[in-house]
Amino acid sequence: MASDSVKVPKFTLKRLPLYYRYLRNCVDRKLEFVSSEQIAKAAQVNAVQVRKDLTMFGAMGTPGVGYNVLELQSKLEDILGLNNINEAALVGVGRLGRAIIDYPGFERYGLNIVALFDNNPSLIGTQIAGRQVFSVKEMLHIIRRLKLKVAIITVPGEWAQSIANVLVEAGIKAIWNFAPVSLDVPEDVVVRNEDLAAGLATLFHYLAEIGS
Amino acid sequence: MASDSVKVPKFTLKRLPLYYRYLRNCVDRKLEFVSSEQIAKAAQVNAVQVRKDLTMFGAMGTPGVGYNVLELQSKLEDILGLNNINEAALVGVGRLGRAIIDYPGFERYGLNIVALFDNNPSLIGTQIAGRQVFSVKEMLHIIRRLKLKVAIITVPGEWAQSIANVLVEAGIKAIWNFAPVSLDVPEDVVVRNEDLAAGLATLFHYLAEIGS
DNA sequence: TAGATTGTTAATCGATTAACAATC
DNA sequence: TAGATTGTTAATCGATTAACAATC
Repeated sequence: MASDSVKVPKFTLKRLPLYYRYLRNCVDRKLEFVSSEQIAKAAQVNAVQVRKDLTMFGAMGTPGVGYNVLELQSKLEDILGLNNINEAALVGVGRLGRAIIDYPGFERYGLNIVALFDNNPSLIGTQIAGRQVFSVKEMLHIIRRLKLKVAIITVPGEWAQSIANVLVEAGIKAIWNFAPVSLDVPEDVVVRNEDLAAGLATLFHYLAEIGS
Repeated sequence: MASDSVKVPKFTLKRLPLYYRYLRNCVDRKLEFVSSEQIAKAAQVNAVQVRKDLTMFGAMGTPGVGYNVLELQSKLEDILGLNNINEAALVGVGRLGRAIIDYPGFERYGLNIVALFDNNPSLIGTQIAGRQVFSVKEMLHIIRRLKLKVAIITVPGEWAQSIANVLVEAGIKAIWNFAPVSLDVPEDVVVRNEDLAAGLATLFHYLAEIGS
């Protein structure tokens, strides 16, 4: 662990991207200062919580004025690690995979998808968004050679674990998993499960509550 | 509020879909009973927490044996409102919109997308996955006529709020928002923000931590 | 100075974990 | 009965909120 790394609480970390999103908005509107109250409104949280979250990693506001927009934006980018370009592999060039490849928001976050993999013979060797699709069989080799640390899994659930195993073997340290299964990986690998259907379930639950 | 509705704590509700996912797995494997320990492992939480979450809405396990898989699955479906078919409108038939239209997991969750909207003249009137694409101008009218309560927003961020306004006016009560902006809606409308880029940010943060 | 807004301490609230009795 | 596992109470932990002094 780096000696000066700040331990950001789990829940703070989940809110920071919401603050960052609003900060970008402020930058676009060329605002110089922003108050915790304004950030709170945009992120739908309490203003005290915003201040507390921000002081957590030493962001400095000015009493009576607020926070310097550019300074705060840059600080958030540091904390969230957005200044580093992260080269990533994407496995599973189906509909969702393609949507992600083309999604315009990701490059802002420093995500650069440099290698595509699939096991469909009719896709292998073709180009998608200017990137060649390789066979999954070459995955271990190519990821190692490119020294990639980040991978995105957009394959059907039943293949996800075996893909993850190969990714880990190839040296991948962060997996963004869109397959609706829990992945079993070593402790030094982080997995973020983006379970879309799970989100749907909670939405419907609330809907049922309202309807009653 | 329904008199017999159980107030499920916020964090319990977020875990239930993970349990449900594993339960489906158990059903597929034709298991009759499952222990809180097994569920906990799959969902990466504590076994006591699983039991506590389950007792919260009266799920009954058998000491020394575990929970009946089919019974528990059915109970979770009730709580999560998955037994109701929810007809939904989808606005924005871009790449992400199409990925969602075709995503195979959603119909399991009772999501039935019955109306597509876009403002691209070259798309309007065409068919996508057997469904006709209508103009956004007709949205208010069509959603009202179909009495839809659920809508999915997959338009660029700058359009999302104005689309949401129309949806609310048309009687939509639950919005699944994939645009990277916070939506401002009345209290009786629930919004679930599926901010993909935000998820990315937290992943990268952990990655930076590990790398240090 | 008066008004606005931050930063921090203390109080509250809710979620998680530990311990263990109850039960199949 | 012995082993396994649930359900629940009490203890701990951490997050949120309230209050207010400090500062521009």
